[in-house]
Amino acid sequence: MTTPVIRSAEEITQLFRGAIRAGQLGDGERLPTVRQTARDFHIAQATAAKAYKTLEQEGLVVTRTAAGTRVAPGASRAPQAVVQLARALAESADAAQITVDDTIAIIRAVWGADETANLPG
Amino acid sequence: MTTPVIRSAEEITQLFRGAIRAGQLGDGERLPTVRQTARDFHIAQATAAKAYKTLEQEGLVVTRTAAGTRVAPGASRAPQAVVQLARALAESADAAQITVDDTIAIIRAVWGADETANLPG
DNA sequence: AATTTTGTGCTACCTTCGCAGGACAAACCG
DNA sequence: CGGTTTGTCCTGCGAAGGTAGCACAAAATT
Repeated sequence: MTTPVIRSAEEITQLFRGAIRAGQLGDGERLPTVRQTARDFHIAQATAAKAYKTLEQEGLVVTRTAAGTRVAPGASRAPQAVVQLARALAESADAAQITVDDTIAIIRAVWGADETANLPG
Repeated sequence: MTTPVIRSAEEITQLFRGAIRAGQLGDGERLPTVRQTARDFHIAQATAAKAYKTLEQEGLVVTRTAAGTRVAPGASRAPQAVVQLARALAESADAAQITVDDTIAIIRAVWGADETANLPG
């Protein structure tokens, strides 16, 4: 499974955002420290910090200096049905040897295929 | 539905890649010209060209000067089951007011949750 | 009260990448 | 054959964003 090395703040943001929306990180649960995340993903502290800041601005996370960063109480989770479907898709795609990136490309292509999505604006 | 303006070569690549894998673009079907794509998405020609080049390197597309770019015969499509699931997920998520980006974040979070995906390497 | 933890801020540097817009060669079409 | 289409290549430019490393303030911990 091609799990590319993460290097951008946006990717880190998305990683945690997904974990929270999917319910993998529950209310009040603590995230790794900025420094830890920086070490884990081999990125600069500033980059990890930027990601956390974005999450906070989105209301997904609450930050208190010296107390760390925790999932905001009442952070909006996706409906269970959506998470279930996501799981099913992930399994099916993985079994078919399709990479995460390709799966995502398919989602984008399929998203609102009858509507006016994807079309140039 | 927040359909952000596309500006990067990577995004363009992914757009066509998804369309091909999902079967929206069939074998031999012609893609817009580089110049046309550049105009459509308001990007530089070089950027559109770069995207097409990537697609060609992936074997998804065949390019012949002056004849344009076409979907490669036998370009690997995703199994119908995967596409169906992707469609179902897109519908479900959209109905639940979840954005494409969030849906994708969920997919990434859920992808190989029991395995060693997502974890820092 | 002293120390440690943790998020934040800063500077200077460097690489990546998109842009404009022109030029070119190959192959298509009439 | 001659004009046109189309992908490719080039230069110079600028913006965006990641990096390293250190300093700082506030709150937690002891």
